[in-house]
Amino acid sequence: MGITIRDVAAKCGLSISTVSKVFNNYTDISEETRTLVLRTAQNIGYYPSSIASALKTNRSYNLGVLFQAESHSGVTHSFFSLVLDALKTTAEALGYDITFINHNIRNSMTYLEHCRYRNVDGIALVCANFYSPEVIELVESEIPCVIIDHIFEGKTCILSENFSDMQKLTQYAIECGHKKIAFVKGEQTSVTTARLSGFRETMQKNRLAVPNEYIIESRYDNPEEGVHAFKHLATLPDRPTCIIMPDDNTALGALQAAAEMQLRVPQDISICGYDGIRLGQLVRPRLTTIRQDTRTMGELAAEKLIKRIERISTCDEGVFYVPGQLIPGESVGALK
Amino acid sequence: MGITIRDVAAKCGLSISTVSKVFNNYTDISEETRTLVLRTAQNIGYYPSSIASALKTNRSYNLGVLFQAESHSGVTHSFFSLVLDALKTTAEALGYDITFINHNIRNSMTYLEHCRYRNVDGIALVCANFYSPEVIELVESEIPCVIIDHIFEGKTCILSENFSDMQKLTQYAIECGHKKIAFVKGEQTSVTTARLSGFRETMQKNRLAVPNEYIIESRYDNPEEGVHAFKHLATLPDRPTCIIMPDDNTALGALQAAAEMQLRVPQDISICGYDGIRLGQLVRPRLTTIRQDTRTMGELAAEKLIKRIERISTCDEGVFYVPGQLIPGESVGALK
DNA sequence: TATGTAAACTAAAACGATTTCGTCATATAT
DNA sequence: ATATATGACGAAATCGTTTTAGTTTACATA
Repeated sequence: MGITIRDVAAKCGLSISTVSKVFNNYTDISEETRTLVLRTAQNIGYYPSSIASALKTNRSYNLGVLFQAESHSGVTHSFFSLVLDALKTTAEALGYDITFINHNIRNSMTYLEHCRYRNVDGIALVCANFYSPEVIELVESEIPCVIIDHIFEGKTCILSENFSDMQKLTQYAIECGHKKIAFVKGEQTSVTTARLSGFRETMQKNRLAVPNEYIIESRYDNPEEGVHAFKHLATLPDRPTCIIMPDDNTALGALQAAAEMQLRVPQDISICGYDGIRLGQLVRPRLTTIRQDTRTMGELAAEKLIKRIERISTCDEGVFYVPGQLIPGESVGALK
Repeated sequence: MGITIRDVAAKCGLSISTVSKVFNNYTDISEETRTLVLRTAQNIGYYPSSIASALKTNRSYNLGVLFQAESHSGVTHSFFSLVLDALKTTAEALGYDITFINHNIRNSMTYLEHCRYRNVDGIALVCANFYSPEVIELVESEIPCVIIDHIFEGKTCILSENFSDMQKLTQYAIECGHKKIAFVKGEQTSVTTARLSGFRETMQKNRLAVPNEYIIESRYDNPEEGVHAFKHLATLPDRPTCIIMPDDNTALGALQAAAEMQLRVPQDISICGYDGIRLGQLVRPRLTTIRQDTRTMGELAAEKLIKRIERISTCDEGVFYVPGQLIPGESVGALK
């Protein structure tokens, strides 16, 4: 079928060992031979097959990525997509391709089976249900892995500084004069818990009460849920003056709901987002939000994982926090 | 290292040939042996390695995907991401994984080299610069390929019905009473050309003039560009009453620009989008737009490509059009 | 001249599967 | 009883590389 190392060797009058060595940067090859081989390879369109090489070396230069966007939610999950993008770019620069891990393949294998099937060198959990047995089995396997936005005991984890970032955001709202601040939670995860703690602690530090009815449950990245949550809070007998939404997409929903209810933002009510998506700075009022450093998170994840795979250093385990940035925006301000 | 077919064979007291045959559904295996092998494999955690299998069969069950989102534009490219998602899901259901083709790997290989390196069975061009030599080289190689949203002579192509969809959209605007309609073009591609033709033809059919200054160039999926284009058109001495934007993201920019200019939509000016992204139906006024059937496009692409790879049928070449759907929305209406 | 050394190259055994022929019972047909 | 067919399994070559342990040649040294 294709052109193999054999063809190059034949054309050069060399053994396949020599050709292989050229492509693997062995030093016991003369400069002439090296250029000859490289040139001939180029000429006849040869490129070493990663498959054969992987079989021999047991290294696929492939990273498994678990990216369980609850598909077809329609909204491309802004935060995770951006992290994934950075991770992918960094991995590629280091010579690794990405394979999405799923259980759709063939006779529906498990995540771990899929990883073994594809011989991935490592796995990145970008967006997953960390409580499902299948994911746990994967994390606890012998395959090196890195986890984004969740803490797994003893594993390499990359997280936003959710706690202190939320402190910043809450403090900002308070400094804008708000005392009655509501908090809309996303799905129950360790991230949600960290953010809620940051919120609670800051409120307490400022001696501000948080009635139970000001903490409600909703979902991440679902504008419709944002509409819903906002309307619920805005029609409370004792309406909060500021609402912290789970993220920017829900905050956009909230903004919309406010408009429908003839409430001006921020004159009548303030709204905070989280994530720092682009669109949030395009709408009016611009969202007050925390911009998560998705780029750094993705890069870090790829680097740590690959270093572990290549055993370059041993200080790549543990939890790494990436700070976010407060974007003041315009959706939080003093009451009229 | 890992568990191989040898381990299963040993444990079962069978030859590796027999074990292999079980996994490949050969018929000359007794039912008892089959279940024995399967059960033992399960027990010791064996899964056949795609790498070894690929080396022997020359089939990687991997599809290369060219997805050249001009990265870091920030806006995840809604249309292409959704197509990609459908393509990926369909491919996975048929037993294929996805590998992104790029030239970042190692010593920067070309797209074609990357494909050979990974032994992909076929390639899908989802989002690419079709005029670059590298892409052309790829398309003209012997690897089966399918192209989305562009026509490549003699290749399998999947496109939206841009021409007639734009006719629908334009006709709708006209029926709302508009006579002065402007058209903002995205980057110059065959898709852009088809849409512009659909627009022009419909205008002509309705005996409506299109001044040159009503056709302007902009870019796809860039809200800021949308703001820019809108402001330009809205400050024209003879301002159009309706503006057709390249897509929903730019239309959202236009909506924002209108608000800034104190123009009510659609009372003062009408705006059309294209794509049918979710957010477009969440903002007020809801966008009048064409919803492209990304799901069908992605599915079709995967199916056609895989059928070609597996040589199931021969009628998978040529151009396939997928109709879009007019979403009336609220951003187009009669003038005040 | 004999010996040691270094540079440049090669032979051949893997890696983990697939697949083509065989082989060897046993069952059926003649 | 002999020939043939069938069912169930195995031997071994092979896919395209990598890598170890040579081999060969040239040259320097004793």
